[in-house]
Amino acid sequence: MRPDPTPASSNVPRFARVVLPIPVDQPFTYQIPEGLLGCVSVGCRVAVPFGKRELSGVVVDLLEQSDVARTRAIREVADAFAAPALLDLARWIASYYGCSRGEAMQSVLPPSMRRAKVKAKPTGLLRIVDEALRLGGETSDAFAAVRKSLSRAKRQFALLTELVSAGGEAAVPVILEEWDYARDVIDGLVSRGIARIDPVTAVSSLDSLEARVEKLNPEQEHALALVLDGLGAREFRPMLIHGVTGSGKTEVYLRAARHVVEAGGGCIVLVPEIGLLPQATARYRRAFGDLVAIIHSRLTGPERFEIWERIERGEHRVVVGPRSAVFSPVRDLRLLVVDEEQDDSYKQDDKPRYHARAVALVRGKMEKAAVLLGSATPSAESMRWAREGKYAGARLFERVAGGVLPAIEIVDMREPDARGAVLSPKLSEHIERTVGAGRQVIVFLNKRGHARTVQCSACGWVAMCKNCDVSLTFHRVDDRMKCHLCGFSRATPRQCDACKSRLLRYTGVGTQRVELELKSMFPGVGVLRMDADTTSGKEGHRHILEEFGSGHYPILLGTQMVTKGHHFPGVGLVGVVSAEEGLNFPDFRSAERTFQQLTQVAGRAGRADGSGRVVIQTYTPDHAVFRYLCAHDYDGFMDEELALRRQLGYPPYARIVLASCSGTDAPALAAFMEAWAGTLRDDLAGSGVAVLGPSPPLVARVKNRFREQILLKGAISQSHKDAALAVFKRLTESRRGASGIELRWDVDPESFFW
DNA sequence: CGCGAAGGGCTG
DNA sequence: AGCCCTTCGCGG
Repeated sequence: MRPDPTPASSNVPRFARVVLPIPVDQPFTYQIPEGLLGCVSVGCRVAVPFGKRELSGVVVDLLEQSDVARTRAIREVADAFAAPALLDLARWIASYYGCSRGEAMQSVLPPSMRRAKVKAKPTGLLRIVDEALRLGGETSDAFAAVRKSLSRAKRQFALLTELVSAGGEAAVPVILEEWDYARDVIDGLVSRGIARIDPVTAVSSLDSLEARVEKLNPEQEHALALVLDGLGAREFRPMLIHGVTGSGKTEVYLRAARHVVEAGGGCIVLVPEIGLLPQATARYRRAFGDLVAIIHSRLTGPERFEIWERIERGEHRVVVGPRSAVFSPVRDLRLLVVDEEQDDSYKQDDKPRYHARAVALVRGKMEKAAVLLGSATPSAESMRWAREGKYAGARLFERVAGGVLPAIEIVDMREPDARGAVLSPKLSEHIERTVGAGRQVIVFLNKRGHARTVQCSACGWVAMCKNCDVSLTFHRVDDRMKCHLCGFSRATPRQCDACKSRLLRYTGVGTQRVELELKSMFPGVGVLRMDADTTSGKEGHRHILEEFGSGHYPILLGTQMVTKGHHFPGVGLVGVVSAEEGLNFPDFRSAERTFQQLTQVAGRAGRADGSGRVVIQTYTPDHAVFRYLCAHDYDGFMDEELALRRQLGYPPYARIVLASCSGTDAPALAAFMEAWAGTLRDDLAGSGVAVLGPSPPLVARVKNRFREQILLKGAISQSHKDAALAVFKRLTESRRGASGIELRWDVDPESFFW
């Protein structure tokens, strides 16, 4: 290299390497202009010219000399900054999940930080505690009386219920902004004398918080001791708490978090994505006041950014939120909690397809923090590591509130009296009895979507989408048939397209069908339906649950959504229509998922006196899942499941990567995939990695693009993945006709559905 | 020959 | 990714 002609005037860096939010995994070098000398450091958010446009990137390196011939100048430096720990995390995500560093940065940084120009404007929304709404009276009799007087004011009643479960008080701004109640609702409760508003000083240190210490049972004590021991070590400590629903895991998390905060550290608590987050996190607010930041989907970009900055400044020391909260810039991070760690909402569905549990573990390792995974039904992955001692483990079996596990009954739908029925005589009988006894019923339809389609009884013809290989779904609202994947729609046929027969019938047991069935079987009994249709409004989800909670409706009918959220003490029966919908899925996790899901719904019927009941209908009653489920034998199920996984070479005994490609030219796509798979098979021969496929996915064409998949399975290392991607790149560049092919690269896929 | 769609390459 | 420049494809 030629000697530098300019005198060694200074070692002030004059160039910065910047990663940009484009799929090119390479930093770009920019000059630091005079005016910004000394203002740019690693982690800085900068606005830079890129081609004709301006992008915002993150500085990952400073140079005294440019490493390229031509450089352009940085336009602007934002006051936003990504801590080194987060840069490392982004780098790990980029390499592990196979995307560019810039793309990984996009996920790591809060949305409004993605544009450099954003100068955070104080929204004023975040002075959280200044007025508190407190319950006036106290006894439950008063509650019951009030319940009557509020029978028509549903929002007020709902707020009252939440207030009670939040411990009798909540900050007014929290009620307005996090819980999303109108001011009128608060005023209503106040004017009725049910609650009052008191001034409160902001809580920004633990000293001003009374430690409302609930007594722990011995199991909780033991679990807490384990966590505290892990925290004391100040090194990476993964742990798993396996605790049945209602066993008081949250109390253990709270104690551990409090311990961390008292010691001056910070903590992240991840919770699954549910529409009810603010309610579920009320206890954290109570325990930590302003020291906790609660991140939820209703926050606007600027609000989120402001919270991010407060976290960075150390004003929030505990962060509670979904998946993306794992990237919070918490100071002196000592503990990461992943609650309900088996939940698949921790897996991001677009690029980069990261799993927040995996990221939490990696971050814990990088920052020497304890990582606490908690679940009522741990994933096979976590279970394996706990059993093999890689994770420390504790169990909570005793239910704090004294609830008893419900009796589970399997109904064989092949029996003559049940065959073809939506609701078997047995289930209807139980529904009748439960409703008659003044208790509530949850009817769960384990179905993905609720495909109601039109089929010809004469020839079997089904109305299909013209762009995708799926049947069209009937929509009652406008009497049209629509495609859920591309939006194509047509008028509902009155006669068969193929044979002109008029014998068309609606197929598919959707929630609507079950609703009709319930209504005709139990006339006059109110049925609340909860599915994608009825929860369309932004808060529809919550309103339905509130309605059910208020006791006006004896029956709640719904899909997956009824599984999560509130606990309803009035529920005496849970009915599961067609349990095998989930089991027949072409996914090695289908048994695990079904077990977890059914355990979760079953938990809704757990009652203190042991009279709770669960009735599950199935056409495959002999499936092992049901045997273990009835016996409440999670361990037995996991023994068998893990043995099977080991034998078949699936996670957690192997790694998998699902490479899905799409293209408009089916033969070209097929040829390309054959070529790619073939090359991989050659390259990976003897490496312990199997290459399966290519094969078409369940839906082989969407929006007129054809799809094919290749599955890598086995002892996949980083270099195997890099090599596979390199081959993809080489092949797409060299093969003509392969250019329009798009790749969806999914490392550790949680779903094979695409 | 013409123009519009589709493919390839590059951005610092 | 987004943008531009080149090539491709078929109407006439």
